[in-house]
Amino acid sequence: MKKQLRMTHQREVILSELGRCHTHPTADELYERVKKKLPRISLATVYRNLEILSEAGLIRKLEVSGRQKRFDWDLRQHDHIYCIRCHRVDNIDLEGKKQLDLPPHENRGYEVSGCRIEFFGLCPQCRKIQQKTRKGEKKMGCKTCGTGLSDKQREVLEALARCKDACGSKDIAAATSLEPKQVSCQITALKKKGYVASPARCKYEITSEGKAALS
Amino acid sequence: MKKQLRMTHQREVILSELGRCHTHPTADELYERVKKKLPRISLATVYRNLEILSEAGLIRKLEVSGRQKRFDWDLRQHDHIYCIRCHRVDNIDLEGKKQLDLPPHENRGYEVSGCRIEFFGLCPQCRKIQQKTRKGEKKMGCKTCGTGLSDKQREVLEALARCKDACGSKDIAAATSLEPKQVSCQITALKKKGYVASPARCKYEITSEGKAALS
DNA sequence: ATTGACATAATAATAGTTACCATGTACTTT
DNA sequence: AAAGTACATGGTAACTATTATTATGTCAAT
Repeated sequence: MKKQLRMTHQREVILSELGRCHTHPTADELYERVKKKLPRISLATVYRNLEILSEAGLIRKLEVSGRQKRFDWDLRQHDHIYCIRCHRVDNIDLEGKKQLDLPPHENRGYEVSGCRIEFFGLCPQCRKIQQKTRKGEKKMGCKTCGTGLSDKQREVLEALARCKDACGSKDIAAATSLEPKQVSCQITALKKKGYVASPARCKYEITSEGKAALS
Repeated sequence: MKKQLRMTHQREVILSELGRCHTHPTADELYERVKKKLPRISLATVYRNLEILSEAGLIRKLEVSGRQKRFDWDLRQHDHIYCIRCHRVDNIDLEGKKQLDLPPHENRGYEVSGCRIEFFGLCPQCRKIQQKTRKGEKKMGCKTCGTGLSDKQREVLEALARCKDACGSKDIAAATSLEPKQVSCQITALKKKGYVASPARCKYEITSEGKAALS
């Protein structure tokens, strides 16, 4: 049962592209880069090979916080710092402090095989952006959540755009095919997206962001 | 814009169940527990409330390595150790050593907001299991990967079960509607699952696990 | 009594990842 | 060299974990 690792062309390209990256790329970031050299490569091949290569010890799979796995070409012991906003990952070197052992009476019965130290904060780019935009929309995971509009949301927003002054949900319900209860539900969602503001209780108006979203 | 947090019955139950857990449960583990008290609760409600409660500072969201997010009722500063096999998470207390600051010249321009220290290894239960089963099937993420059988896999396995002695892929191809190439492909998958063994080169037979899987 | 803010259940949709399988390529035995 | 198999790939379907959508429900404040 000898496992043998064939160094295929795809693997060579994946490895060399990872070596050229200094950014701890995710599988699909790497896929985008590799595709320029091998346009017919499959995303599954990239995933499969990153897994196999890290299993074989040729590269390192990073277990950093965040949704996606990241991969590192540098096999030397080092720790990481990641950005809580854009999830970028950088290397850090803790010099002498890196030895951090768990006293035996504290190991809870575990057979300890390692320790990971991970700093987090705002990366230089995101610090600048944060200073500009005060609110700093934290979520950017979902496609429709950020910018998109559902059909009903669009209908309500268009009705609001036609109004000159702030109006109540009943007025909007009359201007659309929707019932007042539905309107109020949509307005809640639109407020969360920042497309609708409430200058007074029970009065709503479209914001400039909302107008932009309609176009 | 006053945010107010209503303490609904669902929230109370979620909180109290989390408090009763000493295992840093995932959202769906908690969902299973809460469902016993509130059978009509929705999984989405659990997710939403865990998010809201951690945002409000009533509980802590753990960014431990692994696929799922976990939640902790204990708000005091402490670190964690997790099992690389079953992904269970336990608390550890590093006593005096916990202060770990990043020297300013090493922060890569980041505005550092925190640090996470994480040990990993084999938990007591998994140490025992590991000793028994030498191979120790590492993967158990996917449903079909672990136990299930695709239609073609089942067909090949059933044909193998009918054979008294070990036979080659051509024999199996003849006994099924599949071509030899397809059979060899399925056998590879079945071997990986441990349902098929190869007593001699090019000869295959069903294992006891394989027979169990057919029932 | 209305009105709307906040919640919920049920479900659809999403992102990231992995399984499946037909087909292709490279080793190993004879 | 031929035959047979192990390993690899591309395309896609399926899966897991999570979040969005929306009709409906509940509660507090006018």
